[in-house]
Amino acid sequence: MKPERNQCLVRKGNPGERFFVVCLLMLLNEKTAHGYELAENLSYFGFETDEINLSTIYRNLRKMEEDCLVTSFWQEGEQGPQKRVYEITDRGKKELEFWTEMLKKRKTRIEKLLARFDQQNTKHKGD
Amino acid sequence: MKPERNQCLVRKGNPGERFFVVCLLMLLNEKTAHGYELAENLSYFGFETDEINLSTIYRNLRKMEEDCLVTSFWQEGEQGPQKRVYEITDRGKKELEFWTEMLKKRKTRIEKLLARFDQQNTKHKGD
DNA sequence: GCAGCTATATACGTCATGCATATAGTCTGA
DNA sequence: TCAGACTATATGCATGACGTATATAGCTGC
Repeated sequence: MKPERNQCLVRKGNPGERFFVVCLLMLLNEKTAHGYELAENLSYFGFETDEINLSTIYRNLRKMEEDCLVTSFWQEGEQGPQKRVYEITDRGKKELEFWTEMLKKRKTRIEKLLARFDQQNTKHKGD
Repeated sequence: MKPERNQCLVRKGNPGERFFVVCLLMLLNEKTAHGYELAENLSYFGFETDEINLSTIYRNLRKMEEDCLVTSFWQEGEQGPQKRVYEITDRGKKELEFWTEMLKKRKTRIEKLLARFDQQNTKHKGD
């Protein structure tokens, strides 16, 4: 028995759906930053504070480094706990361009679906 | 070693990102249909023929039935192999409404990201 | 009979996620 | 000074979604 069954709606899926990875790349395209900072800045794109897990963000940043989209180094001479600072690479910039093109397509798809949904509703009203 | 590493770009993620599930629900909101038919009609939303796997579609349809978003029955008196025909439920219709609202938010997020990306590029040109 | 198409389904391995937990430094207040 | 809250990063574990391959079954054309 799944407890959500009665309340409502939907199996969660991936709430961020990897869109947030592009957001990270976007933020890093403006300036270097560390994980915690990036997490906070995701709110700009409309993400709720706890919508994307911190561990997910850290894990994805390390993977992006594996894939040579970013490089990282420990920030020196700073107060507080150590910060791993990330910097976007040329490869990362190309990746970002690629993703923005993908997002344009995705936007088109969403618009098509929303338009069709509106059509369905206006038809129903016409009955 | 991952072979794609040199060619280019990106870890795949979920190419459809569960958006296609909403598309299925949308199509079923217009009329009953079987899986294979739905797969073909996904092209309307811009999906390439093999972008979403048939097995993924069938699996998701069964899950949607589990979640009471659709019901299914075997179509009788038809030529060819048996067809499992799906019909949307009231719960499925509510679900669809919920998802269209989510998609509006998602669209906003994408637009925000694209706008910011354009800003970055125009700034670079101004240097 | 056999290849190719329609149509549905499942086993298997992989990958991404959320939750819980671990760590370590800093700062505030009792 | 000692506990608790906050910053900051990281990993183990269970779950869930996916693609590939494979299985099935009926129909069509050669």
